[in-house]
Amino acid sequence: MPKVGMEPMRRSALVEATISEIGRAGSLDVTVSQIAKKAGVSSGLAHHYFGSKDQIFLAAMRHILVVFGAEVRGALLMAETPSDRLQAIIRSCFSAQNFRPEVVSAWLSFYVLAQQSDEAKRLLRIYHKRLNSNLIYALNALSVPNGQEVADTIAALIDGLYIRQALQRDEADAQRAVSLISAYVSQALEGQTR
Amino acid sequence: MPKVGMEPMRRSALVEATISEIGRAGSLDVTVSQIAKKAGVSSGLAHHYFGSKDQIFLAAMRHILVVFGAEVRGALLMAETPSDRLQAIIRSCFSAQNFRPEVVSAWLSFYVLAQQSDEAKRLLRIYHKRLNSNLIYALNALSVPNGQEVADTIAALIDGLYIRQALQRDEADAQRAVSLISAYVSQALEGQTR
Amino acid sequence: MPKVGMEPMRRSALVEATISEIGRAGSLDVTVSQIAKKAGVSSGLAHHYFGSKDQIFLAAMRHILVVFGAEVRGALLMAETPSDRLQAIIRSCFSAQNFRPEVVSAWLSFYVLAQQSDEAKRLLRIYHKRLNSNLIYALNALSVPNGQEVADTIAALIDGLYIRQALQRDEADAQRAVSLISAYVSQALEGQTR
Amino acid sequence: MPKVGMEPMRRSALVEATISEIGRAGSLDVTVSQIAKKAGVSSGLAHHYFGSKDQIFLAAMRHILVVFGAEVRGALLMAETPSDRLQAIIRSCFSAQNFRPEVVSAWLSFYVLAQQSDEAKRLLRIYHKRLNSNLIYALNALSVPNGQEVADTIAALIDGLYIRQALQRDEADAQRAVSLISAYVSQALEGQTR
DNA sequence: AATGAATGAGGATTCATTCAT
DNA sequence: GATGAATGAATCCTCATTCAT
Repeated sequence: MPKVGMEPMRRSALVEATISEIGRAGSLDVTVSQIAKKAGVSSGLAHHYFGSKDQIFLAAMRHILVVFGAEVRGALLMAETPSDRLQAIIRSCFSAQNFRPEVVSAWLSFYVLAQQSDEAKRLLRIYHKRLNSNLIYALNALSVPNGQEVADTIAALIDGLYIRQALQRDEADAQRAVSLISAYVSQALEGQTR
Repeated sequence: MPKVGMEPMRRSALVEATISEIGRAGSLDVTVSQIAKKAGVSSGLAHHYFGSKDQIFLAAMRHILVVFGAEVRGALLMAETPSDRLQAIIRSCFSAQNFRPEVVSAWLSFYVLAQQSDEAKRLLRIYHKRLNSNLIYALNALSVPNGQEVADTIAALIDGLYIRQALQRDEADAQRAVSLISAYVSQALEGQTR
Repeated sequence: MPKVGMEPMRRSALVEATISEIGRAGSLDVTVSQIAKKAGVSSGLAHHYFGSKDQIFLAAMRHILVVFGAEVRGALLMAETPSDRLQAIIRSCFSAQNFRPEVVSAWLSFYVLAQQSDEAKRLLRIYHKRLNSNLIYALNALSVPNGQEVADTIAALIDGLYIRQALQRDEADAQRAVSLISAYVSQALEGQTR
Repeated sequence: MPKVGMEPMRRSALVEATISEIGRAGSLDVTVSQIAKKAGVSSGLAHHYFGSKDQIFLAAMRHILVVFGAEVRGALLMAETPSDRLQAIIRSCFSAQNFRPEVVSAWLSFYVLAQQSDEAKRLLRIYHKRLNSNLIYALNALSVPNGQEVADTIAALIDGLYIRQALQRDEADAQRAVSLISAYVSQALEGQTR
């Protein structure tokens, strides 16, 4: 049942289905057919649009990173103080959208993908750099002396809380994650002003 | 030529080979034949000993956890103060043995495995609990008020630093990892005594 | 924008594209999409006009045979003696048009097609019969006693030189092919008059 | 049902099955499964032994060329005069073994394969060179002046008679093929002595 | 008429697992 | 015990064909 102008919708559906299936399986062990079925299209179409399974995965990863980036940018728009900026970043990481069990699980798989695919590694590094920039910018504005260390610690905390969440699946506790990191940040800032 | 008493050696070789191959591949996408070849035995023998590929993976994971646990216990034996205990735990995580790129990469894969296999999940939870016990025990001795939060933060930091290391592969920086966590711990302890 | 009277042009373009693609690939392993693309139309249209891939192939084969037959007839029109007629036939086979690498390669593929499709086999047999008629007619006029044998030998030589040319691809040597066959014909005619 | 020492038999069976299936289909459009089934093994085993479908085809082609070469060598052993040698070569080409419909049909497919695979092209060229050497050697011994032309004509005749036979399938007429070529050879030798 | 999106059957290839030796 | 030959299910991918627009 071919229709015109469906491409963006199909691509989008396939990307969502990919994230969903990877999240569900908890790994990259999902077949193109599963993804296609979930998206309500044939496996042939998935190849038609993306060329290969790898490209489907990369498109899904790009999508997650794009959405993530947008959410962070949006949150930063509302931040008025450097401290607000830090909060904005941290809260974005654990927003309802980004901290969904499926998405968290997909993230874990993308870390694995980054070990196999150079393109995936590149994407992940871009994300890391952007996160780092955002953190450093805010920390510098707060005159935190060892800004890079604090930024690295925050970034590691985010990843660590994600990976641990992946094991839980159901009972996502974004609140607590934010609170743990915020506590660390407060300490770090206090420490320096003391 | 089959020999008696070979079984433990064979099993051990297969387990080591499994970790090595998973580490090398950066994922669970390794074949039994690859593992067997690396261990210098036939693929049939791998099945003979472990029954299935899943069981081989689980045995490898158990091995990593056992070695890890042993190293922590060993370090704790030498610790005299609660603060030493914290340091012992943290340093163990980033010891030359445990923080080898291959092992770090295998760890990531085991987190993935835990999403697919209940037994793997169980093993990982046991590790989490043990780590938590050890941390809590030391933190309580130091009368840290919000001990559980600090313990969770340390645990997340460890996992986060592992997962980020997995992306780097070569340039392992255990030193910096320990230093970041130690800095956090110092702050956390100071904060409470202030 | 569909136009009236486009069909013959489209069909022709598709037939040419088919020969070209088969020649390029050196086998029937060409897709309808490749052919359609080369012809500047959609794959759907190719089916619309020809019904199926097989029919496209057969149309291409028919075209080659038609062009070939026309060229032979044209050459025969100019021949005045029986000997001229033989030369006309032989030269037609190795004319610039018919002995193009692509066409030679396509011929080989049509021999293969004839093993799979009865219709293709029928077409090739018609060609064989016509070539044989033409040869026999000229040979009889020359009172060659074992005319059928000579005709078969000439025909085999033509096919043999084609198939060998297919391996060369580039350096087509029509001159030499004609010369080899002509030498044979001279001998055959001499032998009988001696 | 694994057995030791089966490899040569399996390989051989697969090669034979490949020739048989290609001959039956009249083209390279045969599946590995068809070949494997005909050989009485699984498709997996075919890949285990040959690595890929291409390699299976090449092995089949090599086999045909090896058998062909052996038969020619055998016939040449019995030839005492240069003239005998020519006869030996020609008769070998149309022996019961080499001129089997299936084998003839497979030959045609190998000419096609040679257009796609460099290795196949190489093999075919080796065969061409060897045939040419043998012919030239005999013709020189007979002091035929234009030996290379005669050799090329004989070679083209052989290929031409093969390709035409491929169309017939059933009613193989090796006798007549040999007789046509022999007639040509007689003429060519006579012509020079006249 | 013309397009090309969409389907789904088919095929090469891989690999866990079995089992005769 | 140990091997690795053998199987066959599973999966990615291609492509002829259809059909809504």
